[in-house]
Amino acid sequence: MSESRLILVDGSGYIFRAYYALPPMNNSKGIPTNAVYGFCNMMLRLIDDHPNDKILLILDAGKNTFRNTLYSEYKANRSEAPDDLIPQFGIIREAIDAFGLDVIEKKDFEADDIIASYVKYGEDNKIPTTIFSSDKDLFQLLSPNTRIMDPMKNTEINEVKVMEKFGVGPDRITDVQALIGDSVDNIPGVPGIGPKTAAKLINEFGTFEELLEKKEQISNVRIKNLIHDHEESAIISHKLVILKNDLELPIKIEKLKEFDDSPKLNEFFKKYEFKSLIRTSAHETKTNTTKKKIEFKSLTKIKDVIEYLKSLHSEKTLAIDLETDSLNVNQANIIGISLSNANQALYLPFKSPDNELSKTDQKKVLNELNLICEEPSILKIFHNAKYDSVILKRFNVNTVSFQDTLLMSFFINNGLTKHNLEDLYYYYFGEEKAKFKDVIKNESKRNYKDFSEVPLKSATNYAAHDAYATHKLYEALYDQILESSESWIYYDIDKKLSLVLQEVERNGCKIDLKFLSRLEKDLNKEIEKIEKKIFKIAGEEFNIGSSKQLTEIFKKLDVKVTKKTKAGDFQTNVKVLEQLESEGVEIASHILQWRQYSKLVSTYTSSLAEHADNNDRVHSTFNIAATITGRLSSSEPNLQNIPIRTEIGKKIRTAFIAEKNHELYSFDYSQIELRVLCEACEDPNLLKAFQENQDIHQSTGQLVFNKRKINDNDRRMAKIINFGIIYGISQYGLAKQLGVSNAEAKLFIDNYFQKFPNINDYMKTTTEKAKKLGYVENLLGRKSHIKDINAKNFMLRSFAERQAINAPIQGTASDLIKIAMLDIQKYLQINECSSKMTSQVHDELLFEIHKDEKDLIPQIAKLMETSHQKYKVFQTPIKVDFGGGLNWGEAH
DNA sequence: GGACTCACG
DNA sequence: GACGTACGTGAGTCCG
Repeated sequence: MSESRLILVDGSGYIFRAYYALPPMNNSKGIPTNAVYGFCNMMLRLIDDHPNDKILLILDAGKNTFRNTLYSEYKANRSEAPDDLIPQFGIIREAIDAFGLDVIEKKDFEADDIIASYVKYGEDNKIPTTIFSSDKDLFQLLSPNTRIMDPMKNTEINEVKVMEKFGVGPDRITDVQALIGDSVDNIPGVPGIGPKTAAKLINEFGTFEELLEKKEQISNVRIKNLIHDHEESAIISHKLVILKNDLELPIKIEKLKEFDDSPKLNEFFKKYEFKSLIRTSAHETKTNTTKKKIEFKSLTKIKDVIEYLKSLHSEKTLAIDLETDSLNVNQANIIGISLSNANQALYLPFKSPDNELSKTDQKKVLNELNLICEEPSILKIFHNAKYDSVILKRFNVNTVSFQDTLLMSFFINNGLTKHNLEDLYYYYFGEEKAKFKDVIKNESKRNYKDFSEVPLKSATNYAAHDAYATHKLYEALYDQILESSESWIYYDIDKKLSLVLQEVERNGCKIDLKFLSRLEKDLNKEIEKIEKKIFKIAGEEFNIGSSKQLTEIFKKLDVKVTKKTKAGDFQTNVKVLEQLESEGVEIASHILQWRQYSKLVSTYTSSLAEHADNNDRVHSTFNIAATITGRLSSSEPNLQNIPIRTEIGKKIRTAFIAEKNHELYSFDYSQIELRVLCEACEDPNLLKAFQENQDIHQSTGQLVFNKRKINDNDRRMAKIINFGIIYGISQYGLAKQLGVSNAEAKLFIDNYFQKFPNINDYMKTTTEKAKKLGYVENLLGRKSHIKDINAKNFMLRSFAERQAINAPIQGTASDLIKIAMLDIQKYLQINECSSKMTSQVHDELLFEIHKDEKDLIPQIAKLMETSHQKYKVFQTPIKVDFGGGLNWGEAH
């Protein structure tokens, strides 16, 4: 090893990163411990990696520092530490003591200032130093003597990375920061100057001071004025970002304690129940064995590949991950295959800069892989089987017996994390994994054409790591699924639904391309006409799509708008423009129309055509693990937001047509969410209305307004209130929606709850349960974790409360349609129908029904109304309406 | 990449 | 006592 270094650890940074990286953990006494555990884990790794170095921990001492005297707003928008982190700070101090390490915190100064002072001492006395932190404010300390390591990524921050990030070297970072400012720390900087401009200025003028001196020479007038106007603010910002490096060192470096692996540490681990951290002998930890650096290998010779694949037949579980050249499953070519069992992950490249398998050899590999995939005793693990296994199927590799970590996580962690491989891996193991978009970049930051151009070494490290991560995640998730009594939701709903959606996506929807292009032409003509009118009123040409430029035009025309956006521009959304329209502002109505037409063209007519395949069909992706309520989402193209509310928009729907000899049929649940709410709270009034098949908004109106005969306006109000109830009503929200005063809205709500007392109870018990458990469950047992439900911040908490009320309702409705889809697809398959399921829009299913299979129609409706009963018997009747025609517009 | 706007249930 | 939003999505555009 090289000479001994001084290691400065940004302790507060470690603590926060540990806290956010790990799921909540409590010991048997109910004390939260996730941050402590993560912190200890990171410290153990640091100690084992640096046996000959001196380690010093530095913590922040408190919120207020000398910088607040300079600028009272400094870090003023920082929120308090989360409730379950606060008690962990004390335990972490206890941990540091058990580690036998020194720790420094100094009142009035930030940890960064103390670190800077030690760095200075190291520079002056030629003591090589390494900082462990990912805080960019420390990058200014980088020098030949002082290295910086990012502890999570385990990568070094070097000059190149600093140049990339700031556009200047380490010694000029504070100069650009003074101009850019920092919204997180509330450092003002110069508004209007971003990283690019700041770096350009500093590179041109040399330093911050010189820039201010020679500010008259700035060529760009806008920027010159900005600097003029905000010089004070820039100077203060400059002072705020420069770290103080002349503090007296509380502990002399020679006197720093050294880690000695005392029994005290194991006692601490026992006390807080970190069994896995207990050290059996010096410099050896259990975590080290699981976190050992894995070297990923690739096999490029066909003989080796086949031999390896043959060796896998005794495996119980095998993670499989494909590298391809497209996200589109119907077009993607395989570029390589990664496989991982519990111990080893390998990448088998079909094509890389170093090798290419012939078509015959590729076929041999796929044949061999098929033997594994068809073997029921080997459980195949995919992260999103709907992608990999569908592509494999195109290459005659058929999968029997599989698990899907994407869907497992969606079941276990819904609301706690995103479920993509990178985020999930970080969530479970606290380690970052390279992202595809980074690997696909070459040195000059250009993208490679596709993954086959990525150098084999980095391709292997990325690809094999994916399979490895998938297997590791499977091990962790499987244990969690085993413990759950509701795991059928994963096995019997989402996992099976992924197979149904494979078919739905493959079917796709037929599009009338000629009709669309005609519509687009007409719309573009209209847009041009409207543009002329707008420019005439404005007296100049401008970009109508820019709300910023529109604000300027409004100012020029003296159009008054009170509502402002965060950025300080006028709000120009539909509501505002409609208000202006009603006040007789002519330009407002033209802009509304322009927006509507442009939206139709850009989002619908042209985009749909671009997504169509050779048979004029669009194949959307239906994402299962996308929403916290359990609903599906649809993307590329999104088929769940095709216009219907306006006449012109509706025309888009007529472009969705049926294949020859078929008709398009739409089936939709009637008032599904209110029916679910009725079932959830067993409200007698609501139940009666549904059992008698009444118009639900009308009967609500009768009860709430206490009249036997209600008019259209009463019904409209009742409908709005009903929706409000589902969304977790508040008097403020309802008042805004109805256009009445808060007091009136409150009266409506009080009256509503008086007439439907069970609904009120439901809301109370649901939010209470959410506060206690951190999650809510829908009627079938699917969980949605609600973050912020116990937040101190009123706004965050209220938002979470509304989520808690809405999620079980929306989520139950979503599970009903999912269950129906499973049964319907099964029915279509068993009866070898040529009719096809083609889309789902939350409470609506679309089918292309063959003219000889019309008897399917009542059957589909019946399955939608009743399939859920095998899991949960509903008192509330579920009703489905349907209709058909030559296109989606007619079907509705 | 975030802010804004707007399409749907 | 004020705070200031209806719930859930995806996509296009502008702009720094």
